[in-house]
This record gives sequence, structure tokens and C-alpha cells, in this order.
Amino acid sequence: MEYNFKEIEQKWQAYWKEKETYKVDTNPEKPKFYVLDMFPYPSGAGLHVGHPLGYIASDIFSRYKRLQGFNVLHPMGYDAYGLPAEQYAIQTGQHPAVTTKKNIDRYREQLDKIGFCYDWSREIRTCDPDYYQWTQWAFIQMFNHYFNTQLQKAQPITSLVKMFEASGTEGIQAACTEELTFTAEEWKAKTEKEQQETLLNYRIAYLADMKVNWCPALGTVLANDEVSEGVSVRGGHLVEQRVMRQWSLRVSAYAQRLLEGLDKIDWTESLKETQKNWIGRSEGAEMKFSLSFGEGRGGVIEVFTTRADTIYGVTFMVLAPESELVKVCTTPEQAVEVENYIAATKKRTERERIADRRVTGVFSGSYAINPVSGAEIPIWISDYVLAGYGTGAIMAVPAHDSRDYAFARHFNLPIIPLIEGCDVSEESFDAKEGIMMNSGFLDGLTVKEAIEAAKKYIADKGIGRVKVNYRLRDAIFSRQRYWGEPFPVYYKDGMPYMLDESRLPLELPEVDKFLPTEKGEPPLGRAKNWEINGYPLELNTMPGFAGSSAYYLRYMDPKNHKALVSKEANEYWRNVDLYIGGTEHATGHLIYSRFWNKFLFDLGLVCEDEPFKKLINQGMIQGRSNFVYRIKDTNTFVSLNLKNQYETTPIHVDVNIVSNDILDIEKFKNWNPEYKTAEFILEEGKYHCGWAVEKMSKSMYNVVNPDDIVEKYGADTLRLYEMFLGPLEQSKPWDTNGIDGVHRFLKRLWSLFYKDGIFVVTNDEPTAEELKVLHKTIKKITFDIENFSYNTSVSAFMICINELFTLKCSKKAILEPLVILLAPFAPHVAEELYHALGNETTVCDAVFPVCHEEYLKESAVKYPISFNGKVRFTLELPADMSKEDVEKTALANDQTIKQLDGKSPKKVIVVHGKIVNIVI
RNA sequence: GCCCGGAUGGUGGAAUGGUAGACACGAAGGACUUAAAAUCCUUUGGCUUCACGGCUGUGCGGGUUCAAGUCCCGCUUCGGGUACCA
Repeated sequence: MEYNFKEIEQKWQAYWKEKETYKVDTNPEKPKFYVLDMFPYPSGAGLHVGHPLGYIASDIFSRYKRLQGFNVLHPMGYDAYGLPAEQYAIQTGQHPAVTTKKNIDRYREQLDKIGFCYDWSREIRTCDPDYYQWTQWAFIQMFNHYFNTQLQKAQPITSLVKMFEASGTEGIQAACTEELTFTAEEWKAKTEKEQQETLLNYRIAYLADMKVNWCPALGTVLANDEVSEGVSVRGGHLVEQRVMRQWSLRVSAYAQRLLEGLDKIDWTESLKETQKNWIGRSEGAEMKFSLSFGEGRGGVIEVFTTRADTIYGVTFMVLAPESELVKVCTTPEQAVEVENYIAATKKRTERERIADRRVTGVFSGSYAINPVSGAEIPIWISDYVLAGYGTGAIMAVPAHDSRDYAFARHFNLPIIPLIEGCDVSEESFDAKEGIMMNSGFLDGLTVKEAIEAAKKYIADKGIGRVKVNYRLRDAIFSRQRYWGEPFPVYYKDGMPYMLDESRLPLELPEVDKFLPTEKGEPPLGRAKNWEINGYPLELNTMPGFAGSSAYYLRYMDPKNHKALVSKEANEYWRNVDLYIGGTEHATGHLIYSRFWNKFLFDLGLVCEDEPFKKLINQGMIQGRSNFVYRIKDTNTFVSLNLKNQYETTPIHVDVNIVSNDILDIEKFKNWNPEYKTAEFILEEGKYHCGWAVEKMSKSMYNVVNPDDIVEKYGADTLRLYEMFLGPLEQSKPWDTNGIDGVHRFLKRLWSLFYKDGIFVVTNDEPTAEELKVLHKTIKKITFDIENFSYNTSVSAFMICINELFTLKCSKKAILEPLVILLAPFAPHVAEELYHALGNETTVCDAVFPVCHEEYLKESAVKYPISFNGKVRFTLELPADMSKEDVEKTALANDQTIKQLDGKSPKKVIVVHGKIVNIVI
């Protein structure tokens, strides 16, 4: 019997399905382990060989944990809402639900072939009303809560209303969009509409006029993490700034907790660093500068600075063009110039501003007073100051800030150095080091001391206060698109109200076209009867990250109609022990879901503050492209090593018609009609292709489909080879050449069980040597799995089989534990062989073998004998020989005497059991 | 600019400070075969030597150490992230 992977894999996949091998339930008898993959967006292109990398890794770990006696939750689902299906719908009229379903079916078919141990009974799809009901429900809770900054916790908005009724904003500790001040009487005097408007300022899910990233090509706004360098991450379309009334989530309120939480979780340092930067905490001071014409006319500028120590070096102030203070500060003489500048700034897109780093700005005409030195300084307006960060105004210290320096140089403003010995003739001195000068009471202090002293001074004199600022912005939550979750929101008198929870899910309505209405409303504006009790429903839909923010909770209890997750299920499964996915979600999904989870935690609905305990980012699988070289203006192709003799154009060729960089000429001729009559200049009868590592994509003709690999080599080979390629977290190119190695390994394993179709496994007692091979492997595999070093595990298996092959070992006592050891990696062949050995239950429920150190003991050690660190020969000595005796034996050796050449050694180092080094 | 990773044979990669290149691909040679496939055996970093062996070698330059791919300092270079964030 040959190793017939096709038959074996179909047989066991059917068996697992029939026996529900991968179904799990809460089981208080067993410890739980939750392994999660970032669920995929089912794209029309299907899976390529890069996608399953992380899934295979998590599958191995799940199976390993199960063999160790854990109750493992390992679910899968689909992030089914998204732009591509909707763009496709706009082009073809095909309903996105139809395309999405088709794509999901295709994904499932591909995933099934690889033999994953997912509990598919727990599958979720974000576009399924049973699922998005809980996305809508969570949104309602966010609307009904505010963030109490003192408790650092979400609280019911009703409790805030009670405080307003009792004492207005006096003593309120609430995260808000804008600092408001009113009394209880003023609150009570407000109309219902005014009160609602006021509450939006505090709600965690709120509606507000915001400067948003508007993408005209997609017809929607985008969140900050969906925009990179002025263009949309998806599609690369231009993005511009606009002010629009949009739903937002007050993620910024959780900035401090999101930051602190990072210390409690086991993520890579680089990912934590990325999140830290995105949150962008900076400690500093908020300071008041009065205008020279007096505060009477509303003239106070507040600035935020992390360098309070540089207060004596402030030579001008700068306002963001959008700042409300621009109006106050602009003098009649400067009005025209200021207006022109602001108009010009508005026209520039984000992208233009990034591309064009020219220094621009305009003088407002007014002056401010330095609150510490009393100096009078001009107030400028420039777009290098951002309205959205800090207070939208800065104190400029050109000597010690490179942006201020560039500005000062351009407009000829004074530059006062504040640190002894610094040279500011060519550039600013930004480093926070040195001794202060020109700084009054701060002179002589180090920068660090001066920062503290200045902060204290400012606070004591009432000039300002110590403050912490965050870069993290609230998440814009509205999308002007069709294919997303509808908001459970209706409008009364222009104000938003939440639907009663009993009316959930609010299902996505049908529309005639997936385009905006003539009035420019989102596509939902086309829906008939999109209203409730005569009140219009919200026309925006939720963004892509809405559905992925709490999906890991739903897997715990996917069919629950009463709650997102039951208390019992949540308290059993708690949070994700191992999360595997791509690093591209570092600032999007991984921030939002942490925020979402913390919010639910505050409400007492989930029992863990952090959703993902350990996270691993699998590396990207890059493509390996092949090239043919066409001689210019001909249809003749020249082989790689002869191409320099001609003038050629490299052309991408489908990697699937190339093997080991040798082109299949017949297939090439049929690949494209253009090449039907192509001629070739060969090397020794072969056409050698060039190659390069590029992104895996259709246009590079380097996409490899896992289905093809499974068809040709089987799923077990695919799984092993994906792991064998290299370290999990590293990016590496896919090269199908080399897959023969792991396939050969499986065939060789098979040959230990079957010879000429006869089962040859015996019950003979294993020898000490065979036991050593086995236990060495157990030890290595266990260590490697715990450390996610799967590439070296595959090598270890190969070494083991090679050794058993040499020993001609077909003993059950050795092979059975080995099969269990291999089961997480190659489950199909392991299941087959496990049953062949006489077992009647699934290998998934076997017990993972344990290494017994006593089998590993060596009786002799091969000591490398080195001279001045260079190894000259080896000496085999008994393992229990003492250090002194090893030294004596080594020195007495003929070869040592030869190496010493009459000289006496200065020093001899013996590392017991390792090495001998003789220093001459 | 800033922050994080990398750099080891023709290729993917291995190596708790202790024989660099495990394992695999490819290549070369051989066995079996009418032939091919499959399988099995041998060789395979470079230079040098008939051979034993010798020299050299982990991006570059220094250093620490009996001993450095590994630790420290200074560069080069390639990826990834991020950016007028005060």
C-alpha cells in the first residue's frame, strides 16, 4: 500500500465531521484554552497559499493543547461586511449579500481541504442579523453611557443627568468633546432638544460635527487607521478633510487604560510599541497666554507643551488655521491676508500638505504676553499647527523645536538659545539634555530638572496646570455606505434616539441601487419605509471594525438569543489565550476591540479587562515571481544566463508553468495566444527563468493556490511545508520548489509502517538507541511548539524519521508516540497510522507523549579539543569523567602534543560535557 | 525624521557565548530501470592540496572574552510601521 494521501485525507475529514470530533462545550472538569485566528474578509479571489499560514499555526497549537488535556475552543467565522462586495455590487448590480455568500462558500471549501480542527457549529458572520443584533445592542449601551474620568470607567448617562439636575457641571468628571459649564437651573431651563444636544457631548457613542476624512471616490468617510499618507488604505483613493455630522466612539476616553493594559498582555514588543505610539501619551503643561490688548476682549490663548522649561525662549505663538481664536486675534489691518491664507489652506488636501513641506503662515496682527517673562510676542497662523491636537495653538520655541525653527527662519523671527553651549545657527537643538541659560529662575538646572521646576512654577502661580495629552482620536463610526450594520437609531426633531432593544436586530433594508440618492444621502436613503413610528431611521451604516470588535465573545456562546454571551460561557472561556493574525491590524482592530471589551467590562458584562492574552503576528508570505526574457521587437525568448548577449525585456510568467526555474515551454506557448509561435534560445536544451521576491498578486502571476498543492501533495504536506518555510513571525517568500522534501518525509514515515503493502509494525521491545531517538524528538517538539518554532519541529521530525529509517525501526512502542507527536502537524496521516496501530478512537483524544530524560543519557561525550579557540580534533571520553581527568587525558593526547609543538599551554579551559580549549 | 525588525552557502533556513551552515531544496555523480517516474547511496560554503591536511568564512569597522553569527560601541544596507502630535 502506497501513501495515498487523497484517500486518507477524504476518509478522515469525513470521519471527523460525522463524529463531530471538533465540537466543544463548556466543561468545568477540564481547563479551558481559547485559540483564535483573525477571521478573514471573504474576498472574491479566494485563499492563496499565504492566508492559511496563521491558521495552520493556530491549528497546531489547538491540537497540541487538546492532546495535553485542555478543553480547546477554536472557532472560525467571517468578517463579511466590507467595501469590495459593495463596489462589485455598484458595478454589476449583484447584491452584496449574494457575492458575500458565494465567497464564503468558496473560502469554506478551501479551508475544509486543509483539515483544520475548527468547531464550525460556532461559525459567525458579521452580516448575519443574529450576529449584528449584538453589534447594534453594544452601540445602544455606548450611547447610554458616559466615561467618568475619576473612576476611569463607563457610567450610565442617567447618573450624569441626575448630577446636572442637582448641581449642573460643578464637579463633573466626564470625558467630553468640549468643556461645558452650566448650572442646575440652566440645565433645567433647557428644552428637550437642547438637553439631548448637550448629552451628546458626553455619551460614549455620540453624534457631532467633526473634521473627517472624506473619500470622494468611495463616497464615504474613513477612520484615521483607514487612511495612510492622505489616501485610503483600501484602493488608494484621495482623501480630503471635511466637517460632517457623524457618529463617533469616545475611544480617547480609554486612552490611559488602553496604554496601561499593554503591560498586562503578552504581545510582541514591536506591536505594543506601535500601539503606544498610536495612543501617543505626552505629559506636559497647559498654559495661558494673555493677549496684549487685554483679556477683556476674550483674549487668552491656551497652549499645550511638553517643554515648559523653554518658556523663556518663546518668541512667537502659532494658531491652527481652524482655531476659533483666529477671529479674535486677527486685526483689521491683517484681515485680508489672514482670510486669503485660510482659504488657501482649506483647498489643500491632506496629501498635498504632506507632499509639500513649504513653510507657510501669516501674521495675525496681535501680540501675546509671556506669562513668565512678561515679553510681548507676535501671534501667527500656520497649518503646521494641528487643530485636532492639544489646544490647537502652540508657544513656539525656535531654538529647541525644529518646526518652530524652520518657521522662525522663514519669517525672520528671533531665536533665543536656552541651553549652554548649544549651536542654533544651522538647526534647532531638540534634545532634552544640557544646562539651562537665558531662563531666569531656571538657569543652571538640567533640562529634566527645569521641566519639573517650570511645571511647578506654572501651577503655583496659576498660569496653567499639569496635563496629559493623547494623540489617540475618537473613532468616526459612520459610513455613507450600504453594506454594513444599520444603526439602531431614529431621529425626532433632528435629535437621535435609540431603538428599544426589543426591536433588534434592525435589519438592513433592500434598495434599488447601491448608490447615494440624488440629494446626496447615503444608499439607505433609497430604502422604502425606512422609518419607525413615522420617525426616520439613520441612513449611515457602521464601519468595518464594528463587527470585528467583539466577535471573540460571540464565539463563546454563538446561538444565544438573550445576550451577546451568557455569564456562564464568558466565565468559563474568559478571554483569548492565543490570538494569531497579521500585523496590519495593530492600530485598527486591535485598539477598537480592546476598547470595546473594556467598555463591556465596565458594564460587568464580561469578566476580563483584556480580550487577547497572547498575540502572535504571522509574517507575510511573499510571492516568488518568475521571468522570461524577450529579445526586443521579436517573439524570441532567451534563457536567463544568455540574456546579457541581447537587449531584452523581462516579462512575468505564471509560476505554475515553471518548475525549479525551468520553463515548461509547451505550457508557455498555450498560456497566452501571443506566445503560440514564440521561439526560444535555450541552455543545454532548457529554458531557465529569472526570479524575484515580490508581493503575491495576480498581476505578478505568482499566486499559488492551496487547492492545487493539496491536490498534488495532500493537506498534510501543505501544512508541514508552510511551517517548514521559516520562522512563523518572519516574512518569507513562497517557493513551491522544496515541497518535495516534506512530501518525501511523509512517504518515508509511511514506509516504516508498510513495506510492499504489508503492515510491518512489530511489538518488539525497543532498543536504548531507538528510545533515545524517540525521547530526543519528544523533548524538541514540545519545546518548539511552546515557542512557536514550527520550522525547527518539522526538521526534528525529519531527523527522527531519518534515524529510525537507518535503524530499520518499525516497532509500535516507538511509532505510536511518534504518531501522536505528529498529529498536530499532519493530522490526516497521523489519524490513519494511529488507527492502523489498532486504536479505535481519534488521535485527537490521545495523550501527548512526555519525554523521559533517563533515555537521553549519553555514556560518552565527544569533546572538541581546541587551541586558542580553534578546534583541531575531537576526543571521545566517558561522560562521567571528571574535569581534571578530561584535562589530563586531553593534554596527554598525541595530537595535542603535536599541536603544542614543544610549547607548554598557558591555560586550559574545560567546560564539562562541552569543550576543551587549550591556550598556547 | 522617529520607532521597530532583519542581513549566515546557489536557495529557504539551523545554531542556551562552546565543532557555523542542522534540516530541506537545487546541483553533481552512482545504483535500480529498455526508458522515465519513484526509491536508495555518495558529494556539495570558498580557496588550496594527488592526499592527510591547511587557510578563510555569518553585511562593514572596532571592542569584551580562553572562546563571538550570538554580548558591547560605531557604521552600511534592506524591510515594516509612523509622521508637522508641540
